[in-house]
Amino acid sequence: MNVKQIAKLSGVSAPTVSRVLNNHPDVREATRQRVLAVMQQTNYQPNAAARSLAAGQTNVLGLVVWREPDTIFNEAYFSRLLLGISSACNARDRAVMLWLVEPKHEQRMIQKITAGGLVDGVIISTMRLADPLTAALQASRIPFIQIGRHAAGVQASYVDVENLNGAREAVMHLLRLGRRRIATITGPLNMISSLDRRDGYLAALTERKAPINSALMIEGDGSETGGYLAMQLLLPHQPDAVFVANDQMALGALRVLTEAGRRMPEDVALIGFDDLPFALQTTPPLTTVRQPIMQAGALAAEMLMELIDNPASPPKRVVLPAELVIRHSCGFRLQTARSSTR
Amino acid sequence: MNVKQIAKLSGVSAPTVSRVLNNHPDVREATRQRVLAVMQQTNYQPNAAARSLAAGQTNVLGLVVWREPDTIFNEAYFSRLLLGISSACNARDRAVMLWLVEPKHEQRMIQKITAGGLVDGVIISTMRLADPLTAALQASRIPFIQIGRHAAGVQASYVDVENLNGAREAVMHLLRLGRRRIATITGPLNMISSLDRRDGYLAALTERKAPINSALMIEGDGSETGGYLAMQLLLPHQPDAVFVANDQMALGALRVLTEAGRRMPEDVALIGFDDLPFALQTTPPLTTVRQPIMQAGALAAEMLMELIDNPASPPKRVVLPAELVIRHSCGFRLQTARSSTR
DNA sequence: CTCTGTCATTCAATCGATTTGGCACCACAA
DNA sequence: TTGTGGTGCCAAATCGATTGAATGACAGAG
Repeated sequence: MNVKQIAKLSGVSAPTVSRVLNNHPDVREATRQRVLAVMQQTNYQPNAAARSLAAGQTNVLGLVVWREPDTIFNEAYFSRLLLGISSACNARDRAVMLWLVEPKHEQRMIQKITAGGLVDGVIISTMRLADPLTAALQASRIPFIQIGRHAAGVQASYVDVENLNGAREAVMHLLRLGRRRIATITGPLNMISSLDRRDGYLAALTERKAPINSALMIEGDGSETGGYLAMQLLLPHQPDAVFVANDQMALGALRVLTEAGRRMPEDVALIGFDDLPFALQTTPPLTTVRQPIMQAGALAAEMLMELIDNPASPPKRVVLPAELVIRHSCGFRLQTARSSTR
Repeated sequence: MNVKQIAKLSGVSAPTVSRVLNNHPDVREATRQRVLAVMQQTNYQPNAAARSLAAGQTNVLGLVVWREPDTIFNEAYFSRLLLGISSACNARDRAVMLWLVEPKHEQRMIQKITAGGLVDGVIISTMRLADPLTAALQASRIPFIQIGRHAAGVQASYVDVENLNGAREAVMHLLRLGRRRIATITGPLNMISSLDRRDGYLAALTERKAPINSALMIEGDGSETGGYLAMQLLLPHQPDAVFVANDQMALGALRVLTEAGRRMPEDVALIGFDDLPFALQTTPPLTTVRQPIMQAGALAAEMLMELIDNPASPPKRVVLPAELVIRHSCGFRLQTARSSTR
């Protein structure tokens, strides 16, 4: 079933059918209704490939996510990002093409993605500092939006969350509670978000004129095991609080502290980052910084669609606020337990 | 840059370029090298839309996931399924198109998905008993594979995990440990997997000639809150063990038991299903049934590609084994804690 | 009755690849 | 030299839609 047959059945020509499909104004109402009726009856759906070819638009958005080989793929983050993107696309009748890029296929995939005819634009969620795909996309003419800010000077749009400020708030909170030896377990420092969170930690200390002790700063790999290992290294230095750059690692750190018989929050206060679902279930419940990932995804998709419709528009940078969610692990006694549940 | 230009630059015709692209044998080696060289130099990538149109193949697989409005979207399950599918597709150079179907867009999306030219085939992960998409796909000529078995009698391929047997094993384990009043919190009973797990529970009791008490069976909605509510209803009936149909709900049940001051596993033994990451982190660590979701995803993708290459092949049904992972919540003392970590 | 302008519709070209049928060429045997 | 078979390549048609230019119908003005 194709336009020609629909045209014949409804007594018009193929281009008229096409006009009906695309809501062009130059079709008499009666004709439009007639054609629509035939399409209903025959259950006609236009061929997507032919449409893409002729119109030069696929109505598909790409999502590229870096999938590290060794570090654990961050499921919770990824799912929510995807939910946000998907909602926005569903609402505007776009499809989503997904690439989880494995290093061994990197080059081939970059070629595919930047080649024409597959997608109209791309959202990339790769937080590496120097990303070959970002470079490739800039070289090509494909519109793209990045999740997470990129190095300064790059002329491209992104959606980010306030990593620095979120971390700063968390550490400020610990300082206000009277903690003095505040340690941090950072994320992998080749990721911009890790750097930002570390800088937030430093900013809070500096702001309150607290001493900065490099022995209290350890780089983790982002995984639970990484947090476990890092916390073991920190333990001898007797921190009375730890700001961990993500919840996954906080879980590992928490295990070390429990096994070492440290009481939380009395002996050591703990704060994570991300507010993953399990943060509510740990013992004690984990204080953490919540980032609006789903919202970021939806926003990125909308920005991308706008950029596709209007490729000449200048780069936009949006930074969404992060929110400190106070639970018991930081040593702050809440009036009611309810206030920290979701 | 298109085939014609490449053809001109390398002194051949467009069809020859096409042959080189598609590894047809009827091209002299020297010619092939010459064309390949030109493609390298010009950094040529064939247009995907044109290719799809001409060849009638998109090299894209669709993944359709039902996204319920109220129940919580199962992130861990979904992510792993996707990782499996993605790996298999990357390996064979296919792209993945993703639809997270919201009820309000259901009809429109079904039309899009079954329309031609977008994907070569579809994997659907919807465990509802009667699914409109399954029906629509069967009516259309699009090859598809279902994740999770469908009602008997339907002529279609699927990949499933041993829900019944996994549940049966879990309950058998509880019986062997001497538990007598074993309750269950089932998943939503409009999902086949929930029915299978419930039947596994019943099978174990029947097999051991243990009494079946309908007061000890409660239907949950699959979410943590659902588990919490269900466990509250069960508590007055004094179960000495609970088999919960998924880890999410087990988490809720665990919270009720903790709040009620029940000791685990001494007073009540608990077993979940899925082996989500957090199962290792609960207090006590959760005994659960692990399902090979990632493997199921990869397998489904491979089966789908095979089905696309050979549409006439008969339906295949594959059921992957589930594995009981014993931790402390079921009351079984392990020799070493290590053996239950991953 | 002719001319002009508007609006709806059709014609023909186009998008960029694949596919089919056939031609030219070569090697080899008769 | 002629016939035969196979290889390597090309011209033209095809896939199913969109797009801009051209055409037709029709109404109102002169």
